Amino acid sequence: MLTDRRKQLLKHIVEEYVETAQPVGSRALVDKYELPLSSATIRNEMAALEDEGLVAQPHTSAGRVPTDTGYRYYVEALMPEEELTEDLRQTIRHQFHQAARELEEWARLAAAILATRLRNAAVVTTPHSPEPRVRWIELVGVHDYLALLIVVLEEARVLQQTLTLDEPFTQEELTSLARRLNNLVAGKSAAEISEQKIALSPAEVSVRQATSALLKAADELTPEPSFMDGVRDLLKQPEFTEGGRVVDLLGVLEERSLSKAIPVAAGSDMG
DNA sequence: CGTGAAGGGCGACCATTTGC
DNA sequence: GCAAATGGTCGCCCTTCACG
Repeated sequence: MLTDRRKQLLKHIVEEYVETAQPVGSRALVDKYELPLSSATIRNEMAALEDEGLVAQPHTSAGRVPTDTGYRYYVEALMPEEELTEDLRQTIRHQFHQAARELEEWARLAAAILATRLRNAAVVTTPHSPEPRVRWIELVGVHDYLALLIVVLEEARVLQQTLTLDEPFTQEELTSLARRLNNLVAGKSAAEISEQKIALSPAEVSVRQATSALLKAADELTPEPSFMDGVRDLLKQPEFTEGGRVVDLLGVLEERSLSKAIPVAAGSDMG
């Protein structure tokens, strides 16, 4: 638990660093915010915040910069929250209602809404587990010897693949087979499924192998989808234009160290 | 009410780093 | 190499609180 004074100090450090992209010194804080404390006291408090892992010091005589943990604390506990009006809530609900019921479409829409509200660039990623796990599987008969395997992951992604079967199956038999396998693979990763040593029918073995292969492919090949919007708003800021034309964005970012200073609020949790 | 311990804050001094 | 900026540490002072 941070004292109120340390919370206030962390808030000043984060806001100052986001604004200037320079380490924040104790005297600078006292002067700018007219704190009723000496710089020595501020240094002691900064040292306490450093012990908590909320700020860090690039080198011995430098000021402090917020750590990832510090940014997270700021966002969750210190950043002033803007209350959305009921009209705006209604509009956002309507926009999501209109969107296709696909996760990536929702993420794209979330990026667009965030960028519009913040008048800045916004990045949204879909949930991504470091090790995909099965939530459940389904089998849909396409033809006597052909079935569609649908694998739903715990991270809300859906994978599918057609399977050629050695013998004909009715839909009832496929549903029953999927139900039995769900007891074995639900909550499991590809490695855990492969390690299972349980007597299975040839068709069950085939489906289990296909499920495991799909999981591995999803883990290795599919990059984490991310969606960005609002870059145009970022480029409108005076720092990024020169004589009416857009200057080299990366150059400006590097020059001002903004790539390190800007805390990116990423995530698809729309509450 | 007086006294002593503990904690917090401050100023001064020194060490370190950076930029010119 | 030097000046400026910054943090760390030390000793002093003040306030608070417990105790006799």
